[in-house]
Amino acid sequence: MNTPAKASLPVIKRLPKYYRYLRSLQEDGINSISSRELAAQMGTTASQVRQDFNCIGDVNGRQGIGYSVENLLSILEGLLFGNGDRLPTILIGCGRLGKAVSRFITTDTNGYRLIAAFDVAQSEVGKEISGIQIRHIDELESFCAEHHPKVAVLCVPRDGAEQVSGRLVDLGIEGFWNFSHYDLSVSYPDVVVENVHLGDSLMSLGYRLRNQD
Amino acid sequence: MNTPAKASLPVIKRLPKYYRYLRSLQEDGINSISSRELAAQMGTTASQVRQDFNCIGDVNGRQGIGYSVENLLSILEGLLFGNGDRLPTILIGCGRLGKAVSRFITTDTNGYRLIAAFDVAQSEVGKEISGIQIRHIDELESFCAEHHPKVAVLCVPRDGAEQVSGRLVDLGIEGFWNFSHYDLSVSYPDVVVENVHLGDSLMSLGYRLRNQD
DNA sequence: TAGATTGTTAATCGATTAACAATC
DNA sequence: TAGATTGTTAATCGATTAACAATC
Repeated sequence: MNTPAKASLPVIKRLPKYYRYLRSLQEDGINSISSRELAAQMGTTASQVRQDFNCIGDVNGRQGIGYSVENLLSILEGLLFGNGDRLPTILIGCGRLGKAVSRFITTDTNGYRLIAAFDVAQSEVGKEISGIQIRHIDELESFCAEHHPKVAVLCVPRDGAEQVSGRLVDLGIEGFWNFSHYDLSVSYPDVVVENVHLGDSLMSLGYRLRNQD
Repeated sequence: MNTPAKASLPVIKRLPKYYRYLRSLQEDGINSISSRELAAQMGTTASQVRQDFNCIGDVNGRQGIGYSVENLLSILEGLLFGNGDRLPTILIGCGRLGKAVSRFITTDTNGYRLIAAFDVAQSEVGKEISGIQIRHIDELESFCAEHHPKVAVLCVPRDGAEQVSGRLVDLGIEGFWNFSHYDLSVSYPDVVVENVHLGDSLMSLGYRLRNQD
């Protein structure tokens, strides 16, 4: 309660999971939960739950009772989504993948606001995607100079992704969600929050299956 | 060389990256590489490279010289792909995503062999996907009883994924690659090799961006 | 009061990094 | 021989788990 203990990356990565689970408790009308119960449901330990909660703020746990679901949710919402100020986000690449992801950003995720979408194909320019007009990629610099987006979601072929991400860093973009073929990464200057290479994962799985205990 | 030291999951997850990088060295005609150089190129430390190599077998490093690229590659290939016996794999769900992934399994990844594909839609049954005839999902049990696949790749909606994965465990499937909407996971009984929830990752990224140093 | 559960400190565990003798 | 680099042991670092007094 008095040691704010900045949250480490492993802790941060668990927060959305707490958030989703607590939301489901709230829907079921449950007001209070102990670290032991929460841990059992989420497949972790009560110790870890309490340590995690120590990092995120004033959780107001009550000995003998547990934690207030509502209080936890409001703390997690503040951390994960900020207080109303959604992160201005642009989409690069409006093909099949781009269309699917744009819908995802605007519906299933809070905390982000799609403010523009870009594509190389002139034939796509002017069309709508999730309520946004597609612009030509050449407008990227002028648009960013004016609107200062914070996050870019890349849905372009791998080669294109490398070229464009350099430009985006120069333009002051801080966060990246990169879908290039079967390489997924979420990053932030110098910190890779998540990184999955589909081929690599399949190779690792193969290794495990062949070399079982 | 004399301590085989079973590879831990973090080590296993790095092996495909070594493999891919060593392949590119081989293409450039480079025969030998030191742990220091390899580490620099891959963004890790020479210590870690040497520790990792200690776990994977007889790497035959030569003091003063470095490691043989060819030797490392043959060791890694043996571990990651087995010795010719590709893992028999089935695909569940032959929609857009299933089609894309089936092509990926058969072309970009070694070590797997697609032996069947299943779908719920009668209209899809009999069509071809990456050279395999689509079967109806009702044939799953009889097919598995006869052919004993080891890996299942799920490309179905999330609800369907939960139902079918129970059936698959009962049928003796050991490895899973699960694409259900924006939830990706690669798992193996009791071990999650990789697990990414798109929404969760975006939330974590938002946290980092809002709470920078 | 008695039972349950928190907050927090200490112990454990495992992975990464450093160090260095051996040796090509 | 001299410089470079391995193999391996020891040190460090960080995250997870255990323990327990405080207290609802």
